[in-house]
Amino acid sequence: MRAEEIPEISSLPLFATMQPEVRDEIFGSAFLQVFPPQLTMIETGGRADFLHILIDGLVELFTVDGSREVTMQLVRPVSSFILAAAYTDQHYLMSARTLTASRILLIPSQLLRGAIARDGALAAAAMTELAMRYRNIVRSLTDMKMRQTLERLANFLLLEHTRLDGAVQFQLPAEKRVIASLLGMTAENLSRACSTLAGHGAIVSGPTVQIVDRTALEALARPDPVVDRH
Amino acid sequence: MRAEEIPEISSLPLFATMQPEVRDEIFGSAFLQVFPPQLTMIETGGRADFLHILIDGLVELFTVDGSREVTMQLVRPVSSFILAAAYTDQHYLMSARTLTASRILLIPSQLLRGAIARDGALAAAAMTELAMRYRNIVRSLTDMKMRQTLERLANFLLLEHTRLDGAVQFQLPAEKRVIASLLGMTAENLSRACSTLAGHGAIVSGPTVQIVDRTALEALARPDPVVDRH
DNA sequence: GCACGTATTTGATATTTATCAAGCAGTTTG
DNA sequence: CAAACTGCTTGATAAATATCAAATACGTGC
Repeated sequence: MRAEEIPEISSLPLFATMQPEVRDEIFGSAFLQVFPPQLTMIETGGRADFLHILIDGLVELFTVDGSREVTMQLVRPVSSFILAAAYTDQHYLMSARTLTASRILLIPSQLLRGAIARDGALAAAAMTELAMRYRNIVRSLTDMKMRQTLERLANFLLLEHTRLDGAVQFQLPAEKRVIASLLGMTAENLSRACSTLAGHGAIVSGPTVQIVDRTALEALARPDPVVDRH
Repeated sequence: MRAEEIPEISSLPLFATMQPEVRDEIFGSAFLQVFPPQLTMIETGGRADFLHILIDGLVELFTVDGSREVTMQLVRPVSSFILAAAYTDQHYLMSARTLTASRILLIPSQLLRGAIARDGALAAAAMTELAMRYRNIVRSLTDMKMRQTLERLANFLLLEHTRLDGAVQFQLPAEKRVIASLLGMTAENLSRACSTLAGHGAIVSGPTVQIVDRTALEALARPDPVVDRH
């Protein structure tokens, strides 16, 4: 594929500042793949042969433990994932599956490592990307340890609300069972929590959410101005 | 201070491969500080002016939310911390305090960023360090979401056991209230969980732990060969 | 439009975990 | 040495959350 085919990619922070020749080289060996929904393309424990970049669609990162699995993160376009495993050439800690049909750009890890070694600007961008992801997961861990389930749901809706530029009404980004797992609760509990939120400024009916009273929701979620970046 | 004064530092993976001149430069502006126990030297929301490297002692990273606080991580020597905030020049997401008297090397963030930009080997090492820390916190989040409190304690003891090369008996690394917070439970519950473990291969009496039957402990903690690296 | 499979909701109950309140043990301090 | 303090433990209870079971809604394929 040609880099020019997908303009969003070159403008990604990760690739925006790198040397054009190096960019052409790694994009020359990258390939775009189309995946159907519900396809697991990365399995925990496997080798990270490719850096993945989600162009469009929706991807779920999850971990498996014997019989049960837990959602760790939703990946939205345009965004890279599993950079840490690809860079350190280690085993995946998480599995990944598509939730909707998705287009994903695959960049051979080895090529990426070489490019990072040669191109300081790319190295800096990769470092920044990794640092941001680190900070994000610190936020997730804080959220999990500090809030209980209802509060986590409230905080999640606040984040979505912000991400969608304050849209009064929006759709949940994934099935409720996935959201439930992401928030560390059961689907049954999420359902109940959704009803409860009616008394706290948010009306959730099926997959659609209405933010009626952001202040009330914030009173419940107690977002921290530092760790939660709303 | 001179880098030679503290030989462990130069042999840290982060600094082992960098150019000697650059190393001399950043070490020339670094300074070693001695902190008494229970001193908070980093506050959530502050600016990350220095990369911290714990030379000896013990440091707790924690987050504060209004009145209550939660332990996120124990930092043991010799190890850097808050690299992500120092590199991206952002606010701290966590506070840090010493648990015991500690010696900490402070490297000005700005200097570090400059050195990373100039020295590819240092950049690579920093990237690897960050990637490792990212993977570690993924492990923490997985642990928190997949296991309940007793299982988390069991897994924690297994990790300690491994870290201490399989020593049959060892001391808990910190006060129990800190361990409890780290494991996401109350001190009361930790106390009860410690008693319960007697039936699962570990005897915890006060601060000392005896691993009697690792297999039994593993049956409880169900360590994952991939995500838990025992 | 209907039947089927799947996701969600709702209710009843059980389990896990936290909270509150003492009591106990080890340390520090006067 | 006693008093005060602190951290840990224990017991009783309450709150949060999960589990199980069933009913309802929803979308898909026919």
